[in-house]
Amino acid sequence: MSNSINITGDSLLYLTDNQLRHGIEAMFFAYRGFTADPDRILEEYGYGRAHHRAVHFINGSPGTTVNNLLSILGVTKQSLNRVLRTLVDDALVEVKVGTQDKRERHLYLTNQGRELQERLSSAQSDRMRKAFKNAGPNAVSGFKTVLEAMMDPELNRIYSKLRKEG
Amino acid sequence: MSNSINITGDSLLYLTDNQLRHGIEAMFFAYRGFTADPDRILEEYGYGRAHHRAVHFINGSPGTTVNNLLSILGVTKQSLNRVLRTLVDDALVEVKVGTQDKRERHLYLTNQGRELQERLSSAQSDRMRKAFKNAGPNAVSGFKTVLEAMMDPELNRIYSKLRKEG
DNA sequence: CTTACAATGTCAACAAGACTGACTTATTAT
DNA sequence: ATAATAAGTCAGTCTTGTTGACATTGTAAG
Repeated sequence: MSNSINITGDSLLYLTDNQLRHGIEAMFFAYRGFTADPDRILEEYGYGRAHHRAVHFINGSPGTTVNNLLSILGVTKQSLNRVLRTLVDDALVEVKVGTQDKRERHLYLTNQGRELQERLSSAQSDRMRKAFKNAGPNAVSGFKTVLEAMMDPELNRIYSKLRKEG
Repeated sequence: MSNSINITGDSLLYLTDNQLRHGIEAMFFAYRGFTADPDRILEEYGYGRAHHRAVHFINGSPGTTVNNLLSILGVTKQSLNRVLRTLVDDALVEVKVGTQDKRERHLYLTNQGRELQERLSSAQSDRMRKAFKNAGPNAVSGFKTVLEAMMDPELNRIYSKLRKEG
């Protein structure tokens, strides 16, 4: 309840409780929009968001190991395994035993997997492209700056690592 | 896969597939951070994010009806009712029969409810304040512009309405 | 070579939180 | 009087997360 921070000057006008409150609500409603289009596609396949996330990150890091994917997604192996099993059974994901370390399983999308990934990615990218175009380059830069500052340090590390690879 | 859009000039440099991809991932990781602090508090109460959302919007629109809350949250009444029942049983939310229309139930936070709301709000606002401070005023403006453009039109309407009220 | 550790997979049980569908109760509007 | 609305409830299902325990295979260290 400290609006007093605003007294110090216009440069901090944006840090009132109301502004923060609306920032919070903006995140809530925007995330809903962000997931709405993929959700419709996933429904056709009988999949959920967990499948989307797995497909997305396997596509971005082909050959990634199960452990690596676990740390990116932040779920238990039991939870991931259930999703991964259906994706393998449906031939969207291919598993290859590691050559260096034969305990590791390396994950790849099949052609069918890439097809789904393309559909999901297009839907989500279309919305983001429109939002970016609408908002302009400066807004996009600000958008990313704030989001990066909002991540947990460890997640930011993972995120930055993916930026370098991709 | 059309990076060709970039050829047209630097002003559209930010619309490459890679930039869009990283925008998508930024949303994913930032939303995790965004919900992490409240999640820890809710755990003490045995509550989940659904309770958080209900408490947040009842606080923001005291006296709101069940139907109104349903359209804001975008869930079924069965789903909301389960959450609302525990909040009423635990005396965090008070229900008052409408005076004008006696079919309606108007929702209010009790003192205990406000206490939880304060804790949740502080935790989430602290993180957002740090992110905003870190990023600067221009970034904050861009952040909100992009998020608003990313919402579904109907959700944007609801969001804008809340901005006017609060 | 044996022992310990690591990467993965699996079984079982459980809970939150979403859904659908059907039905009831008050109350209001036509 | 009848129909529509606001809210609540019961029952069943699904996804996705959790714990805990255990098995298998392969690597690494002694």
